[in-house]
Amino acid sequence: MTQFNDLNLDPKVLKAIAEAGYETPTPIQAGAIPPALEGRDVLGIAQTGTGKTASFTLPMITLLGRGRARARMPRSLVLCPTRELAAQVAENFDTYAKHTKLTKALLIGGVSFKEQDALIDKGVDVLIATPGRLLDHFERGKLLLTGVQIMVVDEADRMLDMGFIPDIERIFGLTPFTRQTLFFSATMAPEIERITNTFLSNPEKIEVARAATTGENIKQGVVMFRASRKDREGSEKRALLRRLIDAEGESCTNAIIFCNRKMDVDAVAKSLKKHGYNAEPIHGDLDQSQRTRTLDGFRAGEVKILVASDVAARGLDVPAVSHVFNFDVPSHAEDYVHRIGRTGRAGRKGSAIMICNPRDEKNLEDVERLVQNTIPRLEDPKGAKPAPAEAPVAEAANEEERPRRTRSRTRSRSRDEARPEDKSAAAAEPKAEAKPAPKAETKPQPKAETKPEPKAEAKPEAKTEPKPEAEPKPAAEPASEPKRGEARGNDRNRGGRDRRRNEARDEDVVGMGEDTPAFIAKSFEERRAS
DNA sequence: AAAAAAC
Repeated sequence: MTQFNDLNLDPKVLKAIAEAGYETPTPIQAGAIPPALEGRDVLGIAQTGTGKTASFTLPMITLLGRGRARARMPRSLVLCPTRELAAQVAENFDTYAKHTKLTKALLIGGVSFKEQDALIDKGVDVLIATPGRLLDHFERGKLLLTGVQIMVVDEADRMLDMGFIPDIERIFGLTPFTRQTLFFSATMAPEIERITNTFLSNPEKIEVARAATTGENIKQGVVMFRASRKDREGSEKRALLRRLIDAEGESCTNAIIFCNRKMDVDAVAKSLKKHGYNAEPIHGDLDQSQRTRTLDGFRAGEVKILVASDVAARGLDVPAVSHVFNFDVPSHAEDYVHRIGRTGRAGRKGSAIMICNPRDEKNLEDVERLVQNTIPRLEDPKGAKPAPAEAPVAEAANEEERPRRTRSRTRSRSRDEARPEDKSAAAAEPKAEAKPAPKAETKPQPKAETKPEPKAEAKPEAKTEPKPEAEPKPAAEPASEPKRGEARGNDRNRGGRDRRRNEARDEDVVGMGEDTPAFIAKSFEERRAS
């Protein structure tokens, strides 16, 4: 079997690999490193968890070993879809380039330009970036990409999902024609195929088996859930989630909970914390500093439960997660594979438990069709119906259905002291859930009752019924325009000119047609008078 | 329908 030592890597790189404890390359590494070292273009079709990152960092470090960076002209460029992923690639470089003198800069949004600019000015060998921030630097004239000898596109299919492909094409155009390109994607969508045909020249194609095609080492299950009432859906679902977590007991050492919406990420994280679980949220609306802090904490084991949007579904390397909970069925079936691929890595055992409400059943079908398996149905661990006595009023006050964004963003430092350390604190918490529900069952039911159901047959896809066109809607602009002056009381707009406009508007109110409420047509003064 | 990424 091929060993790293058999590959033609720089001895300094080999030393770092050995120190990191690796001997044998993964299939993608064994396949991609030799052609990359020969200077060939590489098209790698592989998912995360396959050792993809090192398959380009190791040859890059070797190839860049000679030569030195010039100011503002990086010699290589790695593009990643998310900030976390870029940061992870940067860490990988740190690990394997530690015996070399190579320099790098990480260009991602959410942090100040200043340090990034300073590094670029000095000259870097490796630039690792998200597309938006990279182009931002370029447009400010701080960066020349004409010196790029090696360009890497990581997670190209995700770039496609996120609408980055035009940016990627533009960046390709800014780099020299003679560059070497290493291109990675988990799938080969037609659009990806087009890009590779355009920008890669005679690439060596390496395809490795999907890493976590819902591997056998991942125990999967889904709980069908229906809220007792629409307005209790959120809180009942969160209560079910807690029962599911509790039922896993000690075996759940750490977990990622995926939600489809950022709002739910906030709500779930907040609710779990309130009930004494060690949980933190991560999604794209949070400060970069908090995202980084949370992820570091989770990696270090200080945070046990990461509540995440799909920002964390792909690519993020979080070693040894015992459990993945899907609070929602992902609406893109392939995201299910990515999400549960966060557990059961490197042959370890993992559990993936999902909640499915009636609205999500269609998505569940899609997921089961994709993984070509029926996901075992699980019982609600307590089997109990949601307590009917739970008053919605108290609920609203306690649970806060709507997360207050400003609060969660500017979280104070003192939260660390305030946070209960573990769940045992929850037991002692006085009003954890003031349900008068009969607490008959003390033992969690054994879960994983598997009812293999007949596989859902592929249905003819999505009939697209043309929507009956509604009444032609007049543009909203003109209606809001005159309102602005009076509603905001903008000083500049006061005076004769504005008054004339108000008078004119009495006749021709544009924008709401027949349905204009009478008061809209009145002047501000008239409204106050009435 | 939503998430991610640029100020």
